[in-house]
Amino acid sequence: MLKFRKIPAETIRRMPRYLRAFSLLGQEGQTYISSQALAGQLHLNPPQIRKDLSYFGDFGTRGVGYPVSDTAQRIREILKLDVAQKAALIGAGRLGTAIASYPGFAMFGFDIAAIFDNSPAKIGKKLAGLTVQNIQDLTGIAEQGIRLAILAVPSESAQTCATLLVDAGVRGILNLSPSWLKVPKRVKVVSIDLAMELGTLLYYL
Amino acid sequence: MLKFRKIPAETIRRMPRYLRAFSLLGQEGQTYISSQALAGQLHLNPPQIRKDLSYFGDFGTRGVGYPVSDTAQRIREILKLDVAQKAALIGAGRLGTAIASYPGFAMFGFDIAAIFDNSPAKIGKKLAGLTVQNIQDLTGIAEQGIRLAILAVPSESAQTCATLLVDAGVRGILNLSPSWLKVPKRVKVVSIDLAMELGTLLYYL
DNA sequence: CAATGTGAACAGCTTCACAGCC
DNA sequence: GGCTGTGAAGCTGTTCACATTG
Repeated sequence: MLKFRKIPAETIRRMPRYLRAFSLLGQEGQTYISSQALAGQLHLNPPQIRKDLSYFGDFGTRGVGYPVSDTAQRIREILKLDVAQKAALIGAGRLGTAIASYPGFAMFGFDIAAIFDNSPAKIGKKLAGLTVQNIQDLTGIAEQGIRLAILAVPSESAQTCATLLVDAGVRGILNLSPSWLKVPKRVKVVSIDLAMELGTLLYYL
Repeated sequence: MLKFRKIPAETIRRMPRYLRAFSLLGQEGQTYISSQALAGQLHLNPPQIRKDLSYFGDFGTRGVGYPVSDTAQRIREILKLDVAQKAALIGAGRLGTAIASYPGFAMFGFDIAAIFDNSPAKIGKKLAGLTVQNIQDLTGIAEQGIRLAILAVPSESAQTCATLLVDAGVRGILNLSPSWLKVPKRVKVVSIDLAMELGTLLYYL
């Protein structure tokens, strides 16, 4: 499929899951996998997987399946994860501390390259091998090649930090507070609110 | 709207956001809000809000808007958040530590009532006012009225813990690891994977 | 008159069935 | 024969227009 088709946002959301699955399969030494077998692992339907992958080209071999390491590599390229991506972590509180040493980022090639906080008590401390810097000093992060930020601050400070990040040239923000961030259109924000997710759970009981 | 209509899952996902907004408006002393004003705050479309709320009954007053505290209370009832809900936290590592003291749960009436871990180094330690218990001892949590659990353990242990939780009578699990949890149909799982969310961000740059 | 509640149109996503290829 | 790639059908969720009500 080479035509310019609009790729559903939901497809993009599933791509990292595919990448994780293909990466793990590769580590296990598996060379090919069918959409059916993969669907079994990820609890999706086989045609869903085929359609998703086909938006980006012809990944598979008919009668055989998808080549594990090639497909992993192509998904990395699509998601721009084929080069290690530096991210700044804002907030060195408990949540920031957890994020700083979260092992899951490594699988996607993310590298937390700088940590910032506004509290004098935390500035200068070491966290996951990095020195916590004053949040006022994040102006130069673009020069370090940092285009992503993870925002782990209380919701009162989230907008202030987001504005600082935008001014510092950040292009993507993972927001872990419940607040809506007002940013220019060129900046992409993904928000995760733990309490909100928990809030939906009881409804279904 | 009193008829039995199927309520979209996406509507349920937005309900906690409405609840948060109405709660905050109530704290500010506002008595009524229109769907338009609320839409401005939440960055949604007014008809979306009206339709969502109308699935659960006639909340508003034509010409006036929605009564803030009444609507908040009715959403709490819908989401079963009108009574304080106890939750167990599994995992007393860095992520668990962050969760244990996360202030955002209070707004929805969540109360972390017990913490479990499998590491002898952590069992017996105090965390957010609670003593970390041995994960093997979580069998009795149903008698304490705990029906929810937050799973903050490495992905290798996630399935084992989930099975323990199901056997202990837990009905809802917030899973913070990237693994798929196999549980009986009566148990509802919501999974959040930070790395996956970050993985989608770069695509849009 | 202002703002809700809602059927109907619309858009987006998923599933299906099967043609095409290895 | 087995499995991918894909148009078409089906389904779910969103937006619209407007009738309705305080």
